[in-house]
Amino acid sequence: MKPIDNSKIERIKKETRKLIVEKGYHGASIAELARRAQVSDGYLYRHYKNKSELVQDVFETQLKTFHDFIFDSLKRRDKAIGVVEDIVHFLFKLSKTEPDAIHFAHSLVYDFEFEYPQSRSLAIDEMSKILLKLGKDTGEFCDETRVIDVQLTILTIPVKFIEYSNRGYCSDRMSDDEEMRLLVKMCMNALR
Amino acid sequence: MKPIDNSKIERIKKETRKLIVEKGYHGASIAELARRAQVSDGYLYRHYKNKSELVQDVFETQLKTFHDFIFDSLKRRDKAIGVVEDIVHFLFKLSKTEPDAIHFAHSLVYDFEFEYPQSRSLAIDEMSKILLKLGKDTGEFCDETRVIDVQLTILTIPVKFIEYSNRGYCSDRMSDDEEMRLLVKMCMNALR
Amino acid sequence: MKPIDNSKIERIKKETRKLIVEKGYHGASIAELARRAQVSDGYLYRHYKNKSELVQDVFETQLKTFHDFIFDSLKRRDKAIGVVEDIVHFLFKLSKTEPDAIHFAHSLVYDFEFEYPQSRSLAIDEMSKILLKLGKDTGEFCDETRVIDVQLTILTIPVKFIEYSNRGYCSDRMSDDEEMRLLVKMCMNALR
Amino acid sequence: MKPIDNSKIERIKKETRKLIVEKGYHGASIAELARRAQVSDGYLYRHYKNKSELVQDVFETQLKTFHDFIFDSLKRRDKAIGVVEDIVHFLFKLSKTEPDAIHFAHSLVYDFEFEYPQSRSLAIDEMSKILLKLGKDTGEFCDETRVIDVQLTILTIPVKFIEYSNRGYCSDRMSDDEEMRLLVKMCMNALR
DNA sequence: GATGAATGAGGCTTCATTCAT
DNA sequence: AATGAATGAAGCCTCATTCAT
Repeated sequence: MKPIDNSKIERIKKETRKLIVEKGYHGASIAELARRAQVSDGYLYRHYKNKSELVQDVFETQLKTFHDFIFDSLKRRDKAIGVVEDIVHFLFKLSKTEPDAIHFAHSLVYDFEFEYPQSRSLAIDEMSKILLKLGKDTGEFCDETRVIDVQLTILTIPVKFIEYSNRGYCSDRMSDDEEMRLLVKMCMNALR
Repeated sequence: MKPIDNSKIERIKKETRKLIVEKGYHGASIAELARRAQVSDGYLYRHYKNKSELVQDVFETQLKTFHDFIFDSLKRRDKAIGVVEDIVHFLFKLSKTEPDAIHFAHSLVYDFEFEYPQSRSLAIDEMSKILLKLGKDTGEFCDETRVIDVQLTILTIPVKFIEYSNRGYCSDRMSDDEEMRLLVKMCMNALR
Repeated sequence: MKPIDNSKIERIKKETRKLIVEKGYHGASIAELARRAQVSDGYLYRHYKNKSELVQDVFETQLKTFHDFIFDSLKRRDKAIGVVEDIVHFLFKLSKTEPDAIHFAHSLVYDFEFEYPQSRSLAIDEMSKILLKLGKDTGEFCDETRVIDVQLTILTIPVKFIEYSNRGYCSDRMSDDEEMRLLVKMCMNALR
Repeated sequence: MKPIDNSKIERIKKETRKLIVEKGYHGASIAELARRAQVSDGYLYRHYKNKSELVQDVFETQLKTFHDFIFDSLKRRDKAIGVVEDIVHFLFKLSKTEPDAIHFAHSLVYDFEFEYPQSRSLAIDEMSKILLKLGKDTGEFCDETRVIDVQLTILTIPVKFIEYSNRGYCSDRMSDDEEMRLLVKMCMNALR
């Protein structure tokens, strides 16, 4: 009995990321996706119920790597600034090695036809709470800070910076190290 | 001669805002829009060349009000914090009187199918520059602050807060005045 | 009581000819027609039941002038060649004074959405019969010649020549007089 | 794997010919075409980019057969009259076996919405030139004869005769052999 | 008489999904 | 298991025609 050809699935996932970055959720058609991944149109329906579930899976995988990294950082670090530095470094590195990754996630987060997986909402909530506690315990965040404020700043600002930067909206770009230092400073300041 | 029924076009604009809030640019179909606005399918093509122009017009109108308000504030205020307070107050008030307005604009800004009108990009750039200069002149913003940082914080954080809040992502909500004070503080802190 | 404004009708007819020459029957929209003729969209429905009847009327007028001319020629001339010369001269002159006229009629004759008026079919039949009899009586046409042959040659060849010529399909064009002489010769030869 | 049902595309082509004969290019709608061919509305877009390309393909196929036949005749025959006889015989035979074929091509040639394929224009030009040379070399055509005259007579008259005949415009119809002889005579005479 | 605002049927086309092989 | 042929609902848009004023 032939096992599932994992390379096919991987090709599909890879091309899904690329195609959605190029054309958005709705603009990415199954036909073109299948053509690029060199599988048949019908193939992916053997693994996913529909387009939405395919994209959710790719999205889930993508974000899980990021979230797992943050959870790991939260365990290792004893100050909030360390976690923020990790997040910013992670994102900068990712934007070099997989330039599409952040754009992919970003475009889906705001895509209406795309249903955000609950597992990721929960993960974001949980990591924000842990980070908030850490920051308050160390006195890095002021007492008033809430979970939502952590999300608004530490998770939003770095991601959006990279988005803007990749799209060329940032005219006076400095060295990566300087950029990262500035971002960390802004995030930490915001919650001080 | 039959007079133009201006309420028709107003109904269309109103339903456009609502429908796009519900389903995004692509999910909002002409047929459903016409049905909800109680006009014929072809009606809007007497006023707009196509769907894109209709939505752009509604979007432009919406954002222009906001941007004009900011430009006005920039003229009146002599400190950056005053402008930030104005922005936050404006958005809070708008979210009461027209609950869909911010959601509408927000969802379009990130929509792949929607072509962002250039006039708004330019306005955002200009107001960011003016605000940056003001903040630096008064010493409220640190010397390192750039245009992109102003946009990342002062224009992004308040809008996203209201988005999150409206969607119910904010669990421990306080009084509006407290919320506004906190937001202003976070924004100003970030650029300090 | 205000009389019908004939200048309006005339403007409509004129623009109908021009627009159909430019875009064909289907491509000529009532809205553009009305705009060009500087009348309202609904105006022409006060005089014609629908688009088809308007175009039929313009067509009828156009062809009637031509047909009346031929009937007149048939009365005046005592040899077929004279009539053929008249036809060819008429068409050449018309193509100078009203370049669109022949193109207009030609494009409608073959347009599927256009219903050819019966009055013109009958006129064509009648004049062909008279010309056939004349040509046979004078011995210019051979005995075998039939009504359809007259139509195939004398009415088709000159009109198509001008069409081709106007469209630039004719590379080695000579002087008008030479062209006319050749056409007459070909037509007469065909039925000899 | 489901094999391609070739009869489907053949049915489409056949119904395209029939529908265009009935209603012209614009009058032939995709929906009715699909219904008659018993395929789904979207089916033909798997084989053609759009309506125009479908019709052009059917048209091209149709005319190519005719043109190839003429080119072949031009090679085999050593007198122009032989080629004209071949053309007339071909058209008469075709009008028996595929009554719609000539009507189909004829109606498209004059249709405004239909874009005539260039390959056919070029073929017509070329064959006319060859035939013209042949006729002049044998002395069958007079020295004045030009390419356009060949097209006006030899390609126009037989086609239009069959059109008229099929539409019932020809009242005193004779035997096919007699008809063909007459047509050939007229064509040859015209250019003598 | 005249207008032009408004309609809505119908056109072409796309594409996620199904299913026979 | 895998294919890709085929479907058909749904999308956007046009325009001849109507009718309230």
